[in-house]
Amino acid sequence: MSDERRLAVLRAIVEDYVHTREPVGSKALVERHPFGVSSATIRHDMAVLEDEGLIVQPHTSAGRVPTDAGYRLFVDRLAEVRAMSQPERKAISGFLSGAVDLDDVVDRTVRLLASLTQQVAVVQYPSLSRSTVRHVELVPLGGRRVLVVLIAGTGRVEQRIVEAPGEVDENVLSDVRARVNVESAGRQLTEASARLQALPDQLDPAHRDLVRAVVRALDEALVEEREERVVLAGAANLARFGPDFASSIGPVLDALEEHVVLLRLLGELSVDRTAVAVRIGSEHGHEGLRSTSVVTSGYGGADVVAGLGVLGPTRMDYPTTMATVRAVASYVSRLLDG
Amino acid sequence: MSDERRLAVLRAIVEDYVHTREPVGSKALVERHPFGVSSATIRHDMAVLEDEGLIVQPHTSAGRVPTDAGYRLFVDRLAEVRAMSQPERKAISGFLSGAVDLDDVVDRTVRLLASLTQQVAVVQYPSLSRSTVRHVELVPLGGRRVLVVLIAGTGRVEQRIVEAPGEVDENVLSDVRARVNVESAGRQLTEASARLQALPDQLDPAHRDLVRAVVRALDEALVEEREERVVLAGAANLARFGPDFASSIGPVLDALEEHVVLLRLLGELSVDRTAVAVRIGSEHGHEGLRSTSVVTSGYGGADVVAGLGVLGPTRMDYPTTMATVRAVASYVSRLLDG
DNA sequence: ACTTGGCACTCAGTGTCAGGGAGTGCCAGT
DNA sequence: ACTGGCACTCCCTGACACTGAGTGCCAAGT
Repeated sequence: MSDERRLAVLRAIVEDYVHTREPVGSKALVERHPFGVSSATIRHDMAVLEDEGLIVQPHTSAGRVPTDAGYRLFVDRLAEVRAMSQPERKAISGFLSGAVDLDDVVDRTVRLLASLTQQVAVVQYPSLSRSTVRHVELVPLGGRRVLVVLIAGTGRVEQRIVEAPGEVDENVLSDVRARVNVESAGRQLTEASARLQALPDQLDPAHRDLVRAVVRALDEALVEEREERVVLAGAANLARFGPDFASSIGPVLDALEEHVVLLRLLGELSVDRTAVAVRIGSEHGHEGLRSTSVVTSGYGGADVVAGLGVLGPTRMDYPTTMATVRAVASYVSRLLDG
Repeated sequence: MSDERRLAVLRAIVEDYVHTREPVGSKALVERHPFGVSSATIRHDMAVLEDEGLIVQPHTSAGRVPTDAGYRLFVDRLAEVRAMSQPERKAISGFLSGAVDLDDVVDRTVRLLASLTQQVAVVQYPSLSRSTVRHVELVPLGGRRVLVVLIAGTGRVEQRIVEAPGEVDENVLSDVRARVNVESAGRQLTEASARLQALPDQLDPAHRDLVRAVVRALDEALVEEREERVVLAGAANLARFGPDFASSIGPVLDALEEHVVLLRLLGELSVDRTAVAVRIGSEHGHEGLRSTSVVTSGYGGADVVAGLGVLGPTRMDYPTTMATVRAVASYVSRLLDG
């Protein structure tokens, strides 16, 4: 039995359905694709594909539509990844390289993804969990207030204002600053956090309370850093997914506001973290996202630290979307490395 | 002619329509409200109201629906502002007072507004345009890199990493830090910006390039600060506005992504900036927001610096929404003042 | 000068019905 | 293994009639 042709039929169904947004029947199929056999034969193939759970018909006497499993097979074995054209690559790198700081990089990336794919884009801030402390700065603000600034290896900066127990002396602060940096600069976040905890007891009891306040603020900042943030763009594209999507738009918007859900999607990367991963329909366990697929990739240089991706209808153009995500991830990585 | 009853009819139409989401006819009206006259009389009143452009009928033989002008009259003269109950006030202040820093205040505020009103909430970051520079800090990062931190009077912090022309000397940096603070600390942003521009020429030519780089970064940060940011929550509530709203959801999502549009809406506050302002339907000139209304208020203490508000269907419960926006704005203001 | 009941009219929404079209499954024949 | 043919199912559309809600207007009452 021609296993090969059956897969070709599946590919054709996926491609036609993505293109027309309508269930595709055997007749239309043989007209648009040169299978060299009649529609009856295709019908038989389609019946087999349906038995295998790769396609379904919404109702009797409608065409067939791919199932999640069908898309999965398509993505894994049938799709030829589209190459990006030279102008496209130029446009990506051009737009991204205009960024002035980390916030701007993330912001541009997410908007770029959304506009290139016409879908919803999600970008996670480079996480610090594998990152290091680059520097800690303490700035007296006058009176008892001190600004604590934490600079991470990724370029991200967190700050906290702390209230010291008493008037802050500049010399004491310098001393504390030096000690804090010795304990933390260049170290991994978790290690720095642990070492800082022990610091107050090693110092002059007179300054202990000040140091404690500073350490508490730093620790808070470290935790918040690890509490990863995501940025989102292109939610308006949901409306463009088509009328068949209108009913699911509410739940999807709900899910998008739950950043925890998005983080989970971005977090579950494939083994090779820089490879493009695709989760289709109900594969990601979230009810509201049943009719959407998510295409993600890690990014961030040698030490992959964060994820980005796009979310669209399961009926999406996987090859193009995957190519775009891969290209954008690679350019952002290069940008952050340099 | 009973001008009074006609307005009462308008009020009843608005209230019923908001409640039922369906065009309201004369018969239903007399049943639900004790006008003490018959439906024919109400019909006459309704005909007059329609002549005045306050209500319309979607099609012949459907009930009447308020026009934008009708809602406007309702809001201006007919609505009794609902008072917040004690528990509601408690819930608001309780939730907001848990915030740890400015970002958190803004974040909590926007989510609170969205969940209280079940609409889309928008909060503008406290703007620095009327604010002052509290402190500027320069942190050597090793090699030629320097971190520039700008702390504003509102508590917001901006940072930039600059590349110095050569190896950075700690003593030189201290000197520059002192000079920069003399010129800027305590001054209004625009004034600080102007004074900083003149600074490089007043210093040792050997450091001029370093100072120039720092000033450029600061100026950039000042501009970005003034380039005001908004945060948004509750977009998912759009889906709850009802099926009649489904068609406009796309354009509205589009508008929400255009932060410039939102800033304009928040910016155009009423004369008394702490008062609640309502813009209804086409009153705000944006095409995509034709079927939405926006309820906004200024906030931020004595010197009102930013706006917040909610966006919902023109068919919204104005009294309740206005009360909520007012209450939240007042609590946030109090929080930021203290 | 208002108000009222009555009446004719309009129109969206619903249900039914028939016809057309698209698609399928199966079967007998090559 | 493929094909053509055939009967069948089911969606969709348009036509039609019917109902219900709502209106405008008018003549009569207070």
